[in-house]
Amino acid sequence: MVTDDTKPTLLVIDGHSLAFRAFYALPVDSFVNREGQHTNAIHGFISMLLSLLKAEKPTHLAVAFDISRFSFRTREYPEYKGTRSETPPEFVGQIPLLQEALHAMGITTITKEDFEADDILATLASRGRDDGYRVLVVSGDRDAIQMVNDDVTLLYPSARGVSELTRYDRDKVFERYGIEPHQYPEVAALVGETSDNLIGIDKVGEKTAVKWINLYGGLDEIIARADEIKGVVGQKLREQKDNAVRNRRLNRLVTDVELPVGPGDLQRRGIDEAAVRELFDKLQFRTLLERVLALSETTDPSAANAGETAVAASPEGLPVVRTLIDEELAFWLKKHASDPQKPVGLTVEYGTDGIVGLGISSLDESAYVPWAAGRGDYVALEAWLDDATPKVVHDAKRAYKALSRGGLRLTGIVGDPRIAAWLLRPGRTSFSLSDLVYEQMGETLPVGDPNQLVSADDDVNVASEAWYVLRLSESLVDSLDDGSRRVLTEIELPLVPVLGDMELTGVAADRDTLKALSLRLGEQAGELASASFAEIGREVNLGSPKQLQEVLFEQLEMPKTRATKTGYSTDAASLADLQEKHPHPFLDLLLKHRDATKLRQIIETLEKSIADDARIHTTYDQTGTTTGRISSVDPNLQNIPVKAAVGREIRAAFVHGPDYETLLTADYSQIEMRIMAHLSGDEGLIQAFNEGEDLHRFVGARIFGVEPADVTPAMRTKVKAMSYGLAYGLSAFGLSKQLRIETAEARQLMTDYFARFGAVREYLRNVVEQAREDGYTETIYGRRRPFADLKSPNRVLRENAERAALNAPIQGSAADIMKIAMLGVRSELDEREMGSRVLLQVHDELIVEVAPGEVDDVREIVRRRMSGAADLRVPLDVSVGLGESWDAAAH
DNA sequence: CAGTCGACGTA
DNA sequence: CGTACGTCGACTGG
Repeated sequence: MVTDDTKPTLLVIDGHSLAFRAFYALPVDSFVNREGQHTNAIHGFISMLLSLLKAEKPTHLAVAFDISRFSFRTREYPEYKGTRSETPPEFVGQIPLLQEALHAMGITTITKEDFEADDILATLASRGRDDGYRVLVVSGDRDAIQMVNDDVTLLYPSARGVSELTRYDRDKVFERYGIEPHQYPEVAALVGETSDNLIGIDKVGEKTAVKWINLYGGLDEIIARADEIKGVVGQKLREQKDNAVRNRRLNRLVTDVELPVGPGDLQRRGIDEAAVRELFDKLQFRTLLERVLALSETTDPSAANAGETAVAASPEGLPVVRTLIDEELAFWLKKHASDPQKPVGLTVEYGTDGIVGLGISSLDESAYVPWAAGRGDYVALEAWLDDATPKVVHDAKRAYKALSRGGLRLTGIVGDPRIAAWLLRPGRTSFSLSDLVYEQMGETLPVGDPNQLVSADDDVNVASEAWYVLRLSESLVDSLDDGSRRVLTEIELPLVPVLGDMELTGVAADRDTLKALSLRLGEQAGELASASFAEIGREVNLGSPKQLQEVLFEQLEMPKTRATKTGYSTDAASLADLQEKHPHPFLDLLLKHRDATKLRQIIETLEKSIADDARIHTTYDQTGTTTGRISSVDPNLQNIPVKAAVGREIRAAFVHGPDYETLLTADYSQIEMRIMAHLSGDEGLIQAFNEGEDLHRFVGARIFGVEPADVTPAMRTKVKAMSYGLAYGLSAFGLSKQLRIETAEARQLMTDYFARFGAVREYLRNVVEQAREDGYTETIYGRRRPFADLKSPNRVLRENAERAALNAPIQGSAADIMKIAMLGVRSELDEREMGSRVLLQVHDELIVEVAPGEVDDVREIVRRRMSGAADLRVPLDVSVGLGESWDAAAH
């Protein structure tokens, strides 16, 4: 964050809206004092306020409140905010107490008859700006966006509650809405605002409104030229423009409310300690009291760190925390680097804009290192991070990336409790440090207060966490079996920097290609929608399964499909069924519409995720699956379409960067089938792969008793479906469903298959049996997946577990092999100091960006490292392709 | 507004 | 009644 330190900072808060958000974010019942007064909103608000004060260090501060729900706006338009339901009784009474608390804390509160709190904020923001302040506005009301400009930033509670505030500066508003902040109310006026009971113009959503604003310049111009706008929307605009005009009048915030105070009067004052103690005692806020009192101490810049406070409540052995800089830091690092057998726990305190501080801890000494980018005295720290000193880090990839962005390399990662916990129990859902500390060690990670909105991760906690990370990791590694421990140290931990660099690098994307594609699909979707509406004589939401059910099963009286929890299925397979039994043009149009909108949605998500460097940076979740694969999020680049023609067009938008020569894709062919051949030892299957001919043709020939050359395409399709299905625990019923053949024929097919490849059946049976005995399955490298339901008396549970157990060693071994290949490719590219780099992994495929002149070497390296990643009884075939784009490089 | 469900994209 | 994922829009309930 770039802050202008020469300017004083004025922080103004919409008290009502934030208190209300806090009210809904915290459990009502957990916050009741001895008099029965609810206090959750007060607690949440103050907790958030304290975090804000710490993070933003405002010099001036005020909180504005509404006096009632009536204002000049309700006089003008009685329905204004008319949809708001009654204030919950538990909320009533919290506001006066909150105001009392703020007064005790020396914070000015402001109200004004006939105006809303946001008008007060707008006035203060405007005057503050004139007087040379940097202004921060905190409000949960979207109308506050209009206040944003170069000097005024809005902090808006995110969807997840009040625990995170999103910074809306000018750029962010533009990024989110595509307009300047002052134009926001015009967009809102057109679209309407449900929460204010302001009805907008029919058929006009955010996109249309923004388009118009950018096209015509503003609301007045849009209305003046309403005749030029074609279609239904144009007509709606002409009919309902008065709505927009009225909305705009009502959502304009007043910037010249007469107030008893100006920005200069809002300088932060000391707290009234006695009053705070008395009131907080009454409210029973113990931890908050400490935080508030600590606040007044920190007004003295020379105040010592709060190390002592941690001692009183700490568990056995928790070291006292010291804050280290300069020579002391260098000395500490040197002392603890001397023994390679004794790793150091490392934590990173992440701020909204990079690293805030580091915690480092041995088993008996913890320290906090405040962070400021580019500080001269970090030479020792920098060297230490990048040397072989063994470090244990929770979520090491995140730390690696954050440090890397700060220009530092993190090496020597010898432990990550997050990954260790995953290997121990891959099915668990939370891998948070606090949950793991609690479950693995039975201790409670010190946090300010688990119920508060913004975690009070003060320096002491950051350093203490490093101590817990160290001990937790040790405890988890002790719990692992030897095989899993090997997977941890030889595969997962070395993979951390590899994945980290892939994420940091990202993949270049061509925005124009994506834009053109989404435009085309959007038009297509519109046409398909109109055509389908014509077929049924009315307009429905084609994306709503509920409305579709009405059309299909009531209006068109079609036969009922597969039942779902909420009615009858309208998925693609069901619709295809219906088309056979009860043909109707609507069905086909609906399917095509779904295709178009789905793809457009994927493309838009990709467009939005293109970063400033024109590349897309996914995040790999190394603990995201139960089998050992990695998953990809934000965005998911492992499910980019490929089968449909449009899918290929999407992949054409993934290109190599300007300084690179080409993209290279390399994928394993039929890796899961090969693993099955290896694990089962089936001579027939092994022969098939060793002879290197078309697998499905070979298998088909055996099953149908013909020469390979005489295997028809239909036969091959059946064999292929079955071969793949086997590794998933496919049943004859499922096979018949998929191939649209009789169950009897499917059963016969399976019988014939197993007659020729008997060892496969033997193996599959054995896997489940062994898993039932052991309670887990194992991959080639010893990665385990536990199963609890294999002995369940519940048939559904048991059979589900059986299929998963069947698949786990196969999918998991493939994942192991790919990971080993990635390590091999990376280390060789490093060793030979090549410029090419791996960008993406899609389970059995790697995408590499090739530096000029390295094509032949890279191709050879990738091929050799991938096929050589495991020594199986069958060869690991790898096919490689080159091209300007992901699509062109595919094979 | 947060969580759930149906639907659908990938290996 | 085939495994493993993530994301979207619509819907529902606090």
